[in-house]
Amino acid sequence: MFFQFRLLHFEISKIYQTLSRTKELHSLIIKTNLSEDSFYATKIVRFYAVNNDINSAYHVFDKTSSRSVYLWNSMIRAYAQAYNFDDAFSLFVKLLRTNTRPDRFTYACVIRACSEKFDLAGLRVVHGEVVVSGLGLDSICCSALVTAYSKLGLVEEAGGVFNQIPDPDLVLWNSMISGYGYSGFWDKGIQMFTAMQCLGKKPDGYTLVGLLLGLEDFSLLNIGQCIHGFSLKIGFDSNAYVGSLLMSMYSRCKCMNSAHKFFCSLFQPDLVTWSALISGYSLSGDYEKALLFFRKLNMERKKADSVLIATVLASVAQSANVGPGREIHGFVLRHGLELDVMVSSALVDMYSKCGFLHLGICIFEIMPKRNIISYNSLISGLGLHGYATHAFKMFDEMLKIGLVPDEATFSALLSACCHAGLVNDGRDIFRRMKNEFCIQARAEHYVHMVKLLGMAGELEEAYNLVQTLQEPVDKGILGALLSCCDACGNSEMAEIVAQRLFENNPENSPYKVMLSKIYAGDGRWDDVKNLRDDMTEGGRRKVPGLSWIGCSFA
DNA sequence: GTAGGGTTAG
Repeated sequence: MFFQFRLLHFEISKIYQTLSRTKELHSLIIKTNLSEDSFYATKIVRFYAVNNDINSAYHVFDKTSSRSVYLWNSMIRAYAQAYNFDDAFSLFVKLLRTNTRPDRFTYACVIRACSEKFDLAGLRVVHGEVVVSGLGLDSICCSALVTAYSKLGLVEEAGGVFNQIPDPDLVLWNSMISGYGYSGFWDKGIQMFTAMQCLGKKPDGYTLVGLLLGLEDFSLLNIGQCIHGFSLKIGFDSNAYVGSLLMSMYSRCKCMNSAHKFFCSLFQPDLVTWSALISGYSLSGDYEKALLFFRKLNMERKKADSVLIATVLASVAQSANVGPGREIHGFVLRHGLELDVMVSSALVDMYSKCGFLHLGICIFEIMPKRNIISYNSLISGLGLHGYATHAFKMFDEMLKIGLVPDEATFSALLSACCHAGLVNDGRDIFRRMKNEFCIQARAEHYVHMVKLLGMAGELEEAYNLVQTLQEPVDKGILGALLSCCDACGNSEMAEIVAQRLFENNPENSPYKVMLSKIYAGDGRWDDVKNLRDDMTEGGRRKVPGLSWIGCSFA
């Protein structure tokens, strides 16, 4: 017995990453009559949770009569990690009805669950409970609160929580820096970074990740390079998270030479780093390189996971060439990934963007599980092929089964209206998006609305819609309006719009070509010449459009 | 006395 007890301690001190080892250990604990002990139950719940066997985890929790707060916390976190938020919350409520009091860790788990569920109302209630419990200044609860508010888009409230802490610890600083990173306020992140260093706090890998999260534009490449240099200096460049963020920073800034160079310097890049490189090539429009690296990954006998497959399929969809897409579909079937909802949604999107809508529909129909992304892919595919009525039908079906539409759903519906010229339906869904579903219109929605109205000859309405926007207006929206002016032959409005475009984007030659075309239509050849001279003077040229005919058949 | 937890990537 003593020997078995020692053995158990030895075994349990190691972390098991396999389900079979967890099961072995579980039966050993039952044999030694220790299964009632809260300490062992907590351990086993954790092991089952990391091996994604939530039912067995709950079974152990349920069978333990004397539950410590450790055990409750482990089970609540296990549910939340499995995205089973309803069970996580009901367990929390059940805990409140017992004699065991929730502690700072319980609240931290529940706060995190609220943010992952995008439940702002729930978050506010739990925040209130935290304050009432006297944990309003606790660093563990507050770091979770800072992250949760930032992830829900309320970075100012996150700042409010942070500012009331007299001496924040490193995790709190990191949470706030990451919060600014998600929200795109990279400059505020840098300010925090400087402030924490002045106070003698030493940054770690999380700090660097937080700083890199907000860098998404070529103009910020210098800042990214400085952070890269700093990470080399403090020896964090070999940290897997920092490495993958550096990769995705170079990729997002579309600096693929540096991205590739950095990738080659890595000893053993993980799947996240591979997919950051592949999606970087895809974002930069170099779909061939994206596919080349996917093939290289396979040649190294690494197994792509569902996120990586979805990344590559998105790249194929952009290239509109179905051949490689079929190859990857074969890969998906060979590796049993066809049941994965992310992969199958990406297949629906790829087939419809490559012109094979019927295959996209087939995949959608046989999908065992569908989520908002699957519906968005199908709605966008139907819209792209001119089947706007079907797209709206799918939208209704989606609502009927209880899915909540997101920004991408409305983008797909508005695009469907554009392709089919359904002005009234477009106006209606744009209004519903804001009023009924409380979704703030983004640039892409305005682009669709402007195109829809402008191409239907409602140029004034399109112009007035743009006038309601705050400066600086996104160049995509103004560009859409300019192309509508071109289509309608309204050179007066075209000049006003072009002026606004050039004010903020003086280098933008595609729009200059568009304006010169409008002048040419009016016979204003002097203006055409001036514009063309202006363009060629600086050696700028519009990248010529390319088209080709492929011969792959699905 | 052990154990649970807060901040990170595609």
